[in-house]
Amino acid sequence: METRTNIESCSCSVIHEEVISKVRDTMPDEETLYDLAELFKVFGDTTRIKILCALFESEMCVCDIAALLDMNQSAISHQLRVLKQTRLVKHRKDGKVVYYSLDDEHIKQIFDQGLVHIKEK
Amino acid sequence: METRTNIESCSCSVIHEEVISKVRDTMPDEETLYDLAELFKVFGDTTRIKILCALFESEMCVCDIAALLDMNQSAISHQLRVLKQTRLVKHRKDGKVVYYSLDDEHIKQIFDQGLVHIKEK
DNA sequence: CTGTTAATTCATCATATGCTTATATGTTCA
DNA sequence: TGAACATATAAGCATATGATGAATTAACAG
Repeated sequence: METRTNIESCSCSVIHEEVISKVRDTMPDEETLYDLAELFKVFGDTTRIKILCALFESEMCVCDIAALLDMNQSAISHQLRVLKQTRLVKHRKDGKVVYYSLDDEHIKQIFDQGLVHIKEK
Repeated sequence: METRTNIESCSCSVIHEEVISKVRDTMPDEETLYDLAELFKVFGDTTRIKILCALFESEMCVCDIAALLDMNQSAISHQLRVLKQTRLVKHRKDGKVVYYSLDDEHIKQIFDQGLVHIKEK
């Protein structure tokens, strides 16, 4: 017979107390979970993914990206701001031109892991 | 002097034609980009992340997860549906109880890569 | 069959998101 | 200075999303 859980609101439960403790111990704190969700949210939009794909190859100015993706400059600027806030891209200014580039080596790895998942299914 | 790009709408561009070609060649097709965005969108919510964290430890029934996360069962069921559609979780039915578990070995890797990113900054 | 429990589905609401247009800021150069 | 250009920002709109409560389906026990 299974040991009953301490989750009172659930009478069908068969999970053990040790599993409950383990989950509670390994679950990141609220702030980390929030940041993690924010990070993945950023990857959850095709426009931003396209921008990252472009920046995988080279740094680019805003209008280069806009032209390459065939989107207007405002929309790109808007999304670059999101990417900047999540520290996925960085920028340098040269006169009136702002060049954006990747700010993290893990980006491509996260991206590639995602690709592996969808390609397998 | 830099070779000028073929992106006409942009007069400040300094990126080379070969970069443009490379981006266009390596950029996944629209459908893949869409699926990829959908996948990451799923990770972009703390409730779903918590569910995945719970399932990292053990398979669980819906009410176990609900009790563990202190949320109502309808909300959990709703999110499990999303996770099921993206094939991140699978389920088996035993009588009236439905047990959910992870359906992909990459999930934890994607999750951990995300953690590395936010921990470093 | 009836009542109970587990899970799902539906309708609704509040909030968040992404894009557009218009405007503002900032830089260069004639 | 002021015109042209690059970028950023603001306001507004349509759509998407997540949670809730109520209703529904399904399995089982008496």
